[in-house]
Amino acid sequence: MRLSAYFLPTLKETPSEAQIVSHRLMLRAGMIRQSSAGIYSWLPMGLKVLRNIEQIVREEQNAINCHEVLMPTIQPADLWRQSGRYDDYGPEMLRIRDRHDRDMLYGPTNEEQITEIFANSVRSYKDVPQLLYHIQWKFRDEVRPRFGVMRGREFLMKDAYSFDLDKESARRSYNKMFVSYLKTYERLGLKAIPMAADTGPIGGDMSHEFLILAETGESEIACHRDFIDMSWSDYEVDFDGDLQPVVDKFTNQYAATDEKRDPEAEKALGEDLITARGIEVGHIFYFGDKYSSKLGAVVTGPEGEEITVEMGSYGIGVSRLVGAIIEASHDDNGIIWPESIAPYRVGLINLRHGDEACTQTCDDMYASLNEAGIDVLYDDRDKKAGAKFADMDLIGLPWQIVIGPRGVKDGIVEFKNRKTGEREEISPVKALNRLKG
RNA sequence: CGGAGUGUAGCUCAGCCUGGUAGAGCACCGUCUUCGGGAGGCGGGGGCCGGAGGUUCAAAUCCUCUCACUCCGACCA
Repeated sequence: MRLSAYFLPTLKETPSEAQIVSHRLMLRAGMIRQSSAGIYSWLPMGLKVLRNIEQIVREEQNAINCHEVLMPTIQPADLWRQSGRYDDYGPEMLRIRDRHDRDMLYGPTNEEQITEIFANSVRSYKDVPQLLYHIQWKFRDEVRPRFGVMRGREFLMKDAYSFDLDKESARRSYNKMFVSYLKTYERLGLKAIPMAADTGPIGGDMSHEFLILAETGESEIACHRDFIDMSWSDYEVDFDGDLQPVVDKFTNQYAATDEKRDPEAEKALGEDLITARGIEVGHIFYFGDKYSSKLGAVVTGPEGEEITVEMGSYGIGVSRLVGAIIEASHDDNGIIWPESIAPYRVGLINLRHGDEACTQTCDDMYASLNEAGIDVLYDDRDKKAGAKFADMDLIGLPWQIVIGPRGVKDGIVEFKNRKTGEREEISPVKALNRLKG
């Protein structure tokens, strides 16, 4: 993409409404604009990142035979009256009325909706277990939205739901999703630590939050040192096999968020204890027949008996992840995108807009990159070098190829790694091959 | 929802206390000089000073109400 033909409204100064680094950088990098408190528009660059994250999440869900559906944002109040949550849910739920005076709501979550679909469509135990998910915008009328997209009122969520015949089977579904999450976060370039979470009225050990570490994280956490060096990808995973050993591996060590911290356990860890701040980027839990019993999600068993299905729900905050990743990966100059979700893989800078030889070299490089299928953003604007450097660092593409008249004379370009800052002066062909390799 | 702030040019902000012609830097347009880490000169456009009411000869400035946004707390993916 040529920057001269793109829409990338970057800001030199920080809008005063943004306090935390990810919010500031998202506004400055031209990724989002605020519409009202906690509600944002996504501009091309921000949308591209959002889509990239969404796609990785989607692929990992599909990989465990979790099937994508799409449920509405607007739901009928009657559905929620059946589960009893229409009254239980507070003012966080945005209630609206249609022209016929029917009570509707903008969904803060979709358990009722998916349970109704299942209840109306599945009759036999042979069609269970089942995993379904969707990626949809939700709305929670938070009293105090903040931190940009990390704590907005409108946000994009991946929500999966499992349906099983009994608790043992539900545990298998839970474990599947647990391990799938580890893989998903790793692909996103994140180290996410699973932590035991409140299980609510159901109890038991089947509820975990996934947190990534970031200095500006919203909650204080403590965990065993081992988590820092643990690589999730060291495990050959057979999703149809027994996943319990893998889950155990990641849940045996101590890890807790503020409200669940245990001074005794922490004392015992001694030197191995580390404390940090974390951002919650996922939450999975098992909730039994809470919704299935109320909404009639019942199947006929092998003996002709009626079985109320056991359910679980598994969320990943997709839009929140955009902010969370920036919190975990940035420097004074701007964002540093992990390669897997970067809006473009490489930024190409033409330092001298008017110079014929320089521009020719840039155009050739741009054509070669495109031919090689490498996603490139080409800064061909008539701007000062300094402005281009600053913008390129700000938007955080993993690689930069900088071409100026000085290098062109000697047949070299500058190849820069955004994360490490390392620069090499190499030939255009070599630069191309680095990215191909 | 309690507490605290802020609303003046696209952005960052000064002016308000002590009422009297609405400002600066950046950005934008034109032009010249520049050209390897957010350049400089000259010229130019852009504002019902968040909104409503009040006090006054006169209100960005004082008073009342209201709306929006931000921060702290409680709550939360």
